[in-house]
Amino acid sequence: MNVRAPKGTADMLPDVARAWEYLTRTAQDLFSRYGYEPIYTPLFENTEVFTRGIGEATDIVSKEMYTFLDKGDRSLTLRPEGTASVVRAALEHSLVPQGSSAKLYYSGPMFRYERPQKGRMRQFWQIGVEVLGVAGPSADAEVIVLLVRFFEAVGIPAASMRLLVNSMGDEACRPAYRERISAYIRDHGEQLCEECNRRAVTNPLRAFDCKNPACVAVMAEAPLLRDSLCEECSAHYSTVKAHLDRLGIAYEEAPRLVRGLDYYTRTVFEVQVTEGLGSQNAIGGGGRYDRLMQEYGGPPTPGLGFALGFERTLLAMEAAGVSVPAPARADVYVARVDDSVSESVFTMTAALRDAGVVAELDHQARSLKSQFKQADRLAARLVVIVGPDELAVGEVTLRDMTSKDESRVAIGELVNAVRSRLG
RNA sequence: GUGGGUGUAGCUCAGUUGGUUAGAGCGUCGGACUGUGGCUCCGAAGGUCGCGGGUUCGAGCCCCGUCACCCACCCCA
Repeated sequence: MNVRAPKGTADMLPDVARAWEYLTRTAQDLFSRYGYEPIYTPLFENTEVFTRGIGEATDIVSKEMYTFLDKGDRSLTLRPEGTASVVRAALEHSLVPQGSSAKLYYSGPMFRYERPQKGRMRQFWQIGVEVLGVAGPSADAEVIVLLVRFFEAVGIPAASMRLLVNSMGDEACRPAYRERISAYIRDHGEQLCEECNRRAVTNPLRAFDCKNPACVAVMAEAPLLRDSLCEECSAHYSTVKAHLDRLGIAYEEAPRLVRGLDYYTRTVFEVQVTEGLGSQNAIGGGGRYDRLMQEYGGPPTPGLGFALGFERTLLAMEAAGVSVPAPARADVYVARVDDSVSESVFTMTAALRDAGVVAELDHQARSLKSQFKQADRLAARLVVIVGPDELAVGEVTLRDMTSKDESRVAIGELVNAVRSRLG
């Protein structure tokens, strides 16, 4: 039998799992403070949720989805991202009746069939937020600020992050611009790579994403959407930036930032780090998607959100030298001198735990010496030594591992004695 | 899908031009200290040298194949 986890997946061993829980807790605390509520959606959806929402021409849909038929011949897909599911759920359950709004956050694994590399897995974790039913630019700023604050909260220094922002326009101004870019690509077809030539038809804006030096050079001269925004988009974008300025959030305008999902309109943004991520540098990103709900047949409902990647956040934290606080593995270790006292050790440990003390004992009949070593490894502050001598007079020995002081304590007083010494 | 790199103990790695029973450090367990930790010393357990073939008197080392992982391209979290 193949005892390896599938390609592109990883077990989260205790050290990593602890960091994971720390990120989750930090996000839950922070996001709640901003008024977001949790939502959990299925790990798989009917395939069209993604094909319609994310867009047929995107990399995600065209080559990265885990799609399969279930036993009822339904086409299902493991979610490659979170937004489509949340919007689908909001529509299904009418979470955003006309005139109202909802602020939600989610977390969990996403799945994309790609060749794994540093900072990229086939199963990877994201935490994200979605704001539904709010069109105003202050919501954009709130979401961006929240993303930045999260990274700050887990200890990634502002100096090692870059916040990029751009506007993708809307149905009023983007189609015309799209035509201009398409024409521009066709005019320069000779100098551009094959892929970009294809993009002229399928998704011209994505030519800005190409890293081929020749294409980068040509696209650097291409007209920018920023200069073709309609009045409304332009005003929206300006207000978002003004709000960021008010809070002193540093950002860079990135007029060629387009991002890989079709549903974005107006504001898009991305947080990149300079260290630790190999060639991947985005640790979080998102944008506005005012047309998505309608794409699913729902009422016009503006929306926006972000997603951030756990694995990449952890890599960035590591690069920044941030350590995750580790809880005590044991306050008290109850040591067994010989087998005659095993039952007493077991019941005393249980009593301590019932009293809320983090207590540990040896289950393997190891020597007293090795029990002490174990106590040391667990950073236990106290060791209760249970031996036949003490037990004969109804007592145990309590050793303070730091001061090395030892004292006799009556068994009935053990819990109180431990508590008072632990403060 | 394409390219490059690496596979030797639980972990990190040595392993000379192919040559006897494949090593070290860390970790684990035991002992020195017959009921007491962090230091030190001693000892033990632990290995299909990724897998399969081939060359050879002899392969961890050479050849072929295969698998896995890593990194990069594409793109994204």
